[in-house]
Amino acid sequence: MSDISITLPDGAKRSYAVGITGGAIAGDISKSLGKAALAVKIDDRLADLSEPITSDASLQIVTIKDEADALELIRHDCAHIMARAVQEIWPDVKVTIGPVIENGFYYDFDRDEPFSTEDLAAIEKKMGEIINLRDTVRTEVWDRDRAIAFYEESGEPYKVELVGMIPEGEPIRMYWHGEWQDLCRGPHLAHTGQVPADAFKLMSVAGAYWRGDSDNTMLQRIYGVAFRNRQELKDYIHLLEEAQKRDHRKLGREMELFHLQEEAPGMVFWHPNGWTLYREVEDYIRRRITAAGYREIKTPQVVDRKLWEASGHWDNYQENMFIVEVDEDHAREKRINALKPMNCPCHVQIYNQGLKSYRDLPLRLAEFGSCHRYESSGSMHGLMRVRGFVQDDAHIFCTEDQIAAETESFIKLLSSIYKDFGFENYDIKFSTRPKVRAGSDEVWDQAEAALESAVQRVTNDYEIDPGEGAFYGPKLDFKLTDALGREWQCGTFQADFVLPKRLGAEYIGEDGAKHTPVMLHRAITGSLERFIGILIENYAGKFPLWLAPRQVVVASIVSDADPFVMKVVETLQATGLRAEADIRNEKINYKVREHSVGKVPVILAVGMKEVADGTVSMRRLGDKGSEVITLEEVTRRLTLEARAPDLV
RNA sequence: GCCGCUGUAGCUCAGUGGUAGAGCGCACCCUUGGUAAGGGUGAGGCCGAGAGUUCAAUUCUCUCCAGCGGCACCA
Repeated sequence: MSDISITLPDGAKRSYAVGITGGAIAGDISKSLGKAALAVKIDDRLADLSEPITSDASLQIVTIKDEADALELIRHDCAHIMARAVQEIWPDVKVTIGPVIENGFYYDFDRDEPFSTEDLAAIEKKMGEIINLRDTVRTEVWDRDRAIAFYEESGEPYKVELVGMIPEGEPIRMYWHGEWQDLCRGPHLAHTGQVPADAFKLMSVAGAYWRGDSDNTMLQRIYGVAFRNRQELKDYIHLLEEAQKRDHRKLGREMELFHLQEEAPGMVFWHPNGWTLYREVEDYIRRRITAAGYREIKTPQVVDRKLWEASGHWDNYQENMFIVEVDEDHAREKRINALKPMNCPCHVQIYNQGLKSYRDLPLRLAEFGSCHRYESSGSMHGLMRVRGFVQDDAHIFCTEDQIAAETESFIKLLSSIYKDFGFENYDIKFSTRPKVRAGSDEVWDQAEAALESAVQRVTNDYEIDPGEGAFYGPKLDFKLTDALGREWQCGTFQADFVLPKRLGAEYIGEDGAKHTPVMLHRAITGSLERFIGILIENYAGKFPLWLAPRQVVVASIVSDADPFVMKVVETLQATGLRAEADIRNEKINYKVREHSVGKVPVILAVGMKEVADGTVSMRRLGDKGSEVITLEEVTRRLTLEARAPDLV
């Protein structure tokens, strides 16, 4: 039998018999490495220690120190161990799939009884026992018929289905954790004892549809987190707790920004503080888009169904629309209207007034458009997903030749605006033509190329979602992440070849003939509500001065200082600062604490010393100390600092 | 919409088959205190809505509504 050459990461080459396993090589290199080995990377592919190596290869022994790979293995084995634990406790439960996810893993089970919190504790305990057994993990590749027969025999219908779905030519890999068996792509650890017994935790149970399809059975998904050691788990739990403190729903209440209530689910009651923030954001966006050549418009809320029939929404979107009817007994004529779920058809109506020339294009019509959508009850989430919201919407009517330039300038505008709001990181998704679509392939080719090349001129950091475009055109989505790592689509840029034609939009071209313009739907914040929700979490409520609803509190230390406090407040207010007085009969400690909790960026304390000198004692949110400065100086500094980024 | 959990004072939460309690907040009084909670007194609840079981329901059961965690959806 001939030997094969194994190249190690340090470049050293070793010669072994064909069929040697990574585990054996690790043990050969050193006894301790053999023990520490979790898996191997054969030619950069993560594999089991037990996998025979049959040709020359580069080899890396993966140990707990290789964070990404180790976590992947630990979490994957955790999922299997959890499934084994569940089936050991409840043998009738059917197993399905259990992948690794960010920070942990889940496994979907089919069980009639719901899993309770106590059940989770029992499963965790059983998992600890399985880990302590240090059961060997072994694997075999089976042929399809044998695997299907096996799962039919053992009463695992979901596994039968999964085996059937594995493409021809791919190995059907069977794994055993001790006696417990699962179908899995692998790789896995060498034995269950390699999972750290004190570094995982089961977090929650949730419903999830089999294969992600709401027509299928709902399974029970158990989520867990897992790390390399106890400390990492503790750190993660701590991080989670900190993130929960930034929840915009919690801060919204604490900072008196907004509230939601039962009588209007998914509709926001903005309070004075929150509305101040909202207006600050809106005013800023308005200045930016005006500077970028948009014209602002305003269109109706309640629109006759005829327009929605013409636009296609009546047929395709009706279940999400609020239908408005006038009481028949009192109305002279009965009309059925809908609250607009989006602004596009209304914008086309404005475009259609008067004959347009190619010289008018690109025409950029913008609206802070109030939209209502009847979102499903389970999908609503604080400000992030609501039923009544305002889009910073705009539609650019242009020629096909203008798409590329408009796309590029939009991306630049968006990234500049996101930066001003403190968002340096966001995901860009490029969605291409779906199977069912309108428009010719040539037009799609051109539009996709225009969008993608425009993105590439700005950044290479984007993902492609093949087939995820709208039926009317390709799109770019810009996603921001909330405190708990959930992604929310905010910005969007969509080319539309359908609606302008449907609603009869035209322009007279250079050739004197009528043409249909392309319509570019675009939004930067997506919805002001959602954007502000993320903004709150991103800043943890500690807004920069220009956005802070309450910018300055001037607090008296003794009541004899009250008149000067009022003078300071008036001076600051005269420059446009949002300043308020706190001359309550409370100690300065109390006032400082209360306004710190309220996340007021600047507290100015005034005692008799300050009155005598014409100064204030300035304390910044989060700072320990304070600084005594003159009224003139503090006014100058704060006024400067409170300017919006585009006005600096 | 689906699965699970939750709904008690403005907020955070205890609690019980015999119509309720804490802390914070709020009001009033005392206190004028130098940078994250001074003290006292007091007010405040249709125990999410409806129905059922029961002598009696905030408590048990059912239905509905809303919220939370997911899933699905997200022009």
